[in-house]
Amino acid sequence: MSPTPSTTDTLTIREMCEAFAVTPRTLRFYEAKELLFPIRKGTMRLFTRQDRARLLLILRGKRFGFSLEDIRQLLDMYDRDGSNEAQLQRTYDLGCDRLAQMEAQRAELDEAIADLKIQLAEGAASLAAFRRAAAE
Amino acid sequence: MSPTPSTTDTLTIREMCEAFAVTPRTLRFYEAKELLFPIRKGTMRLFTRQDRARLLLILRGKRFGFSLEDIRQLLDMYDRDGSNEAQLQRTYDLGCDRLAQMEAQRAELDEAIADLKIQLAEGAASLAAFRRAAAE
DNA sequence: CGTTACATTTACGTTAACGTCAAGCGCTCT
DNA sequence: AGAGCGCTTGACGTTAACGTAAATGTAACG
Repeated sequence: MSPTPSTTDTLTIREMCEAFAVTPRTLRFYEAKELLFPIRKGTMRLFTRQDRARLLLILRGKRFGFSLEDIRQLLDMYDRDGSNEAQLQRTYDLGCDRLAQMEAQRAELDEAIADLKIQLAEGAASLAAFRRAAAE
Repeated sequence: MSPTPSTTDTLTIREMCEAFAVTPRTLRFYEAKELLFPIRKGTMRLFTRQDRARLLLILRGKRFGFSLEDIRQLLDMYDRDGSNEAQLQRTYDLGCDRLAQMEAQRAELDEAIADLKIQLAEGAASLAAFRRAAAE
């Protein structure tokens, strides 16, 4: 066995990478950004269950379009006291804002898609004209 | 009158900016990228009707999510021969590709929105619990 | 002990689409 | 002639989220 396949409930960086489909660089980067706090066994990082939970939230946040900085703040709030009503309220509000942004984004995207379809229809018509002209 | 309010059908850079709501930097940038080709009167740029048509296409392309480099290629193809069937076909194909990408993007976005809504619902529930606890 | 195979830190590179100076030219008004 | 505005080019700065390379360490296998 090479990198001591963590007999405990901690994961080495490589195991972590495979489990979440990210690169080592990404995990180190997240640590540098204070999004993750793996413990150290000598120089090696060991990712705890907590880290895994956090990474899950990070990746989810990214899907939602949050920046890493946004995510860090949200995680910090959760950490400090997920049981504090004011903090929870702030998290909730941020989520609502983001939702609004995403829905606006979707509206724009829908419009752009509709426009592009029109353009494509025109293009198809031009092509069809060409083909008819060439057919005789 | 200061910047010679183009008596012809050409526009100065500032007029162009106002007409399309872009900055001078943007127009110079597009020229550097060979997206626009204003003529020169001395050192000043004068934007022709052609330039205006191209800029319109550029801005539309951006809305569709095309990169400036993509747009340049499309414009070049149009210029060279909008009447060449092969080129038109390529333009059309690119448009179709982009449309597929955009629809995929929208699907992801929809999914993310749905997920976020779920998260928000949970958050709202937690908040409600807090409020109930505080109410007595 | 040598090699392998992973780990680590440090730090510069990447990409897109401009923003933001800095320095200077050309007109026009006065 | 001086002031001042607008235009010009040139060049470095910005932002996010890592990629990538270099130099080094170290744990275990054989």
